[in-house]
Amino acid sequence: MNDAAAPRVRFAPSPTGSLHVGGARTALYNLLFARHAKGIFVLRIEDTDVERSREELTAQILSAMEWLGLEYDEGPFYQSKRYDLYRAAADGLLREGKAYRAFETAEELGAERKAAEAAGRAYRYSGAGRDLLPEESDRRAAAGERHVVRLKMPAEPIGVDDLIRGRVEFPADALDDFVLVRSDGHPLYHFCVCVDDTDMRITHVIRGDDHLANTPKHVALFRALGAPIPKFAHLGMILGTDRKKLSKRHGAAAVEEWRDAGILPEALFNFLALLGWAPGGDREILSREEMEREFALDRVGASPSVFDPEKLLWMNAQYIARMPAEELLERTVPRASDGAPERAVALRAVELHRTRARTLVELARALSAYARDPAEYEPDGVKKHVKPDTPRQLERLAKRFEDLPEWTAAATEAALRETAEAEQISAGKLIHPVRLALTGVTVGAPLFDVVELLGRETALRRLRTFVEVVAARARTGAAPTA
RNA sequence: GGCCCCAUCGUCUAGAGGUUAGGACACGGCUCUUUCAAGGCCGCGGCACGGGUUCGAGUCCCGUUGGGGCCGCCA
Repeated sequence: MNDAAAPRVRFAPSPTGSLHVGGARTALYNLLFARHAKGIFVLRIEDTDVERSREELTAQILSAMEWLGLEYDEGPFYQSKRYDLYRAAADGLLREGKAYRAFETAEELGAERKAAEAAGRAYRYSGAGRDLLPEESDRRAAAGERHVVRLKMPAEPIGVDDLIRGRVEFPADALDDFVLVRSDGHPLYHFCVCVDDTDMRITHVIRGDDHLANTPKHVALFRALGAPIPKFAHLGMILGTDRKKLSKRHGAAAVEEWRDAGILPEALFNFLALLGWAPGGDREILSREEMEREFALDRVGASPSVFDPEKLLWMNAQYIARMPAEELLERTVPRASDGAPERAVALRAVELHRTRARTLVELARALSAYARDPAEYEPDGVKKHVKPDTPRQLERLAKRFEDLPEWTAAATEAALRETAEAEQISAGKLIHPVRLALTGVTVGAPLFDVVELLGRETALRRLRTFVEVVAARARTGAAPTA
């Protein structure tokens, strides 16, 4: 047993927003990678930005992860509670001459940057702080002069071996001596990341493509820290349908928005897993176990992917169609104003409507028809299906329904067809208005199943209410003098 | 602007030098049917462009174009 061989990965969100589908996909790949290799998945909260980090956002991220099924093995660790570690690391780097103090103010640097931009040059920090004599640096620091700590970047190019992209070379002059610790003592992102990845013995860094250009900084830092360099895997970005980086602008970029829209976590998980990874073959609906078993970084693509809500909806419908009715019902929360039909009815209604709903929200809406009478009738449907004779025909049907010895789909259908025949009209001329009367809409599950499920009392009540309403309308609306 | 990444149907993708370039979503048609779905069947639709390498390039190399990312005392 070689314990060191088990990979350790991490997801490191920053609580400056809710969990994004892009971040969720990153977390998901880390999780799948860890499970596949029997490794460890660590969660680390990067909350060193005191201005922007918010505690309630951390809670939100945690709950979104739990909902999606992104279980971590260690953590959550909070960077805000690990300042001693960063402080010690910074002191060590300073002591070894791998980092140095720089005393320029933010204003001075801003002016330099502006000047460089105006001249059309790429801005890089001059490195002036490097030339300070150690004694002078110590003296000024001891005197309380404000300063940052910067890393001495090596003068040679840095190569990164990426598991997805192969080797990527960065020229030496692409990077300047970046800031590790702010003048107020706060450690900065890149520094914390490397100190923590080292401390947490992270072996594989799987993250978004947007960090690829930061990676040489991290490599230089790991080297300065004398730490092993983890393997990197940079994932293509997730884009909106306009091919721009997915953001709030696109709507529903946050995991919880999809939860609220009635998407099943299993469906989102499956969908996200396939955004950049393909197990090979033509399979698309995969169980969690299959994904864990087959996930491999060498089958992850390097190119960015567009997030297509239509396909997510389709996949969700697939999960809705396959889930046991009991479970589906449990997961479907009725709208508060509707109340819920009794369980046996609801269960049957779920069976009737599951293939007609792409989301839990749509399913809940369909179920509400069994709990309360329609509040209104689709106007176009009334216009199309209600003829002058319709109220009378419906009343005749209602009487027929009253006398039925048994209330079943077959019996009610037979009754309706007989009534239609007696009226010398096609069955459809009755079926459509009845659907409208019972459900308020023109589309839905097979009518006689609905009729049976509603029960005689409810069906008759709705039928007669409808007759009254349309008859009243005909009286008031049929007297236009032109 | 500098540096870096990416490039197969509208979208997600399979393809690891020789394929009629496959599947899925979406779209169109047919079927089933009291409606709407679901399902089944059929169809539309793609290797960004230009050079190489090779007997042979979607696949390898270079360039162009296009898209994206990074260049903070943000993460």
